[in-house]
Amino acid sequence: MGGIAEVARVAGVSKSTASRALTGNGYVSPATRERVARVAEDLGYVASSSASSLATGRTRNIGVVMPYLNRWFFAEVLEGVQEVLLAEGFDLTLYDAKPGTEGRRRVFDDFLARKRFDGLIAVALEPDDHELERLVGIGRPVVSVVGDSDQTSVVGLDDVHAARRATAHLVDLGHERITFLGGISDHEGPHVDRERLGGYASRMHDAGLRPDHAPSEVSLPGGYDVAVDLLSDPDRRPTAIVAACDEVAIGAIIAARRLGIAVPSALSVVGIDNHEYSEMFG
Amino acid sequence: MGGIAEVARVAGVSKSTASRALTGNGYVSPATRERVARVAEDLGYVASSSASSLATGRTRNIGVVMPYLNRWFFAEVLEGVQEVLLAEGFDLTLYDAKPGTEGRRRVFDDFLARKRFDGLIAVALEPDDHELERLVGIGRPVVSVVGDSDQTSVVGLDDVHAARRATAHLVDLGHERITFLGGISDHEGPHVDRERLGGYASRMHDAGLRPDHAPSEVSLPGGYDVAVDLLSDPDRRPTAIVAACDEVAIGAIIAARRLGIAVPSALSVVGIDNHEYSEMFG
DNA sequence: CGATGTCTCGCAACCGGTTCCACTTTCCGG
DNA sequence: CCGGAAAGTGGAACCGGTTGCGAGACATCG
Repeated sequence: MGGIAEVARVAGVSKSTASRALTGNGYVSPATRERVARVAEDLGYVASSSASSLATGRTRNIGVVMPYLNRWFFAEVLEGVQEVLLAEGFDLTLYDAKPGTEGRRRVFDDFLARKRFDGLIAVALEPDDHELERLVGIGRPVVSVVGDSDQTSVVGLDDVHAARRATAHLVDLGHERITFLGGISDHEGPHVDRERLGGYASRMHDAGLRPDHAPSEVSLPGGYDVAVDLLSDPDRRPTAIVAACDEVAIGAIIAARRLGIAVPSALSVVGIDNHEYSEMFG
Repeated sequence: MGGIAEVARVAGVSKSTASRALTGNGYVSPATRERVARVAEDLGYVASSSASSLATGRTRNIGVVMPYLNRWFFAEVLEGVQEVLLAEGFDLTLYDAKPGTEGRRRVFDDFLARKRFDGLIAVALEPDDHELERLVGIGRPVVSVVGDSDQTSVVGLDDVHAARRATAHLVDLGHERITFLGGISDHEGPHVDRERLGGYASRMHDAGLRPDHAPSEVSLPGGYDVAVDLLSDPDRRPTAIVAACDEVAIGAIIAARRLGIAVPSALSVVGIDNHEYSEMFG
């Protein structure tokens, strides 16, 4: 018998008071609170999370569902989420839902239904109708990161930050000639492109590298056309490209392949969103 | 009131019978079991895991602690573990414990103490004394993957498999000239090196690529010496290297840097173990 | 035919917290 | 000095399952 009951007994109070003292809910005199805290500390008491969850309905745990773990973008998001949750004292339960696998079906049909979390983060999940229905049916808040849905909250990326991270990734890999592909150079153009370009430029600056911007229409053909020019020019050809978005990235990859440049062994391309097609590594 | 009690009521049995019918523990007549199962299905009943954990002391959840998420090796292990646990119906809670961070301290001192898992997998964690004490003090089985300890169970890698994966990673990245570095060529030499070489060779074969083995002493200087020769030979120089172990990988990386070859933009190196120094991406 | 054993199932006591409610004491404005 | 609000505490119900124990049904066996 080593639960809160024992703490209460040793501290000479009732279970209810001990609970209030430790959780901070309700009225407890400072003196009592202090005493209970000390006893708990001495006894090495840690509340049973099952019991606590059962009573309160809250788990202090967040579920994260993502289709890949081993791609740059996802690992990056996972780290970020983990960091925030850790600071808030939340656990993070990971659900791997690779498209088209039996495992994915089980994640949606069995695992998520257990509701072992207070909320769910879906990263670039692109759920089909049935999956979306499941997601919503859980009755817990769902946040989509990269993706769109009118049934769940959607958070965008911090574009400046994301572009900095993408650039930093390439810098860490040892690249020195890194070109930003996409967006328009002057000060009009969509907000997001400017943000991303800015993040790229600032990180390049931090690394002491010379930024290079190859403007292009923000589309697959746009990325393709500009990438052909860029890669054909021996003086300018970079070893890595940060693309304004994945369409552009894919255009660049196709261009590189056409030119006989191996991606990513000879050229690394990273897109800032995520798309099934884009090369996330290297 | 939508718990097991309602299932029991609708099925016309007691809570205990309903529980036994659904969990498969104890005696229940096939007819009853069937009926309860149908009712549960109809009602969309899913057992509360908090309640169940509280009563049984088991969580059907496994904790995974690792120092990095965004390196090839770790992402790979995480995927593998996830896959197995998924098949067994276990959840996976992830704890990120980057060396030297405040977060790591909290993971050990606060998070793990909650025991929200039936067991713990520590991947290449290299815990200090205090951390090890915590780990053991939890009173749950701890398994170390890559690492050594006489206080926890240790599982080695499946070397053939690991080498195949490492090779596959490079193949997926688009590399075609991939050399295996380290180990001895003939049929003696340590078992692990032969296994890894074999895994590499088989995966190269699957990809229709020509394997190339550069034997070397399994050590940092050994890797360095052979890498210098390998990379200096224009006819033989690969775009990627699979190293028999991390010491060899590091030797190769140093050699490449000395020769002015950028790692990993011009040469990818992956080691099969993990070491803080080795390049895991690209 | 009675005894012993195997099923089948309900009752009630847990698991370990949280919280509603009732009660007492203290504090404060009028 | 009195009434009501606020502070502090304990008792007991509750969250939703699981399981030991006991009772009854039925079959087996000597």
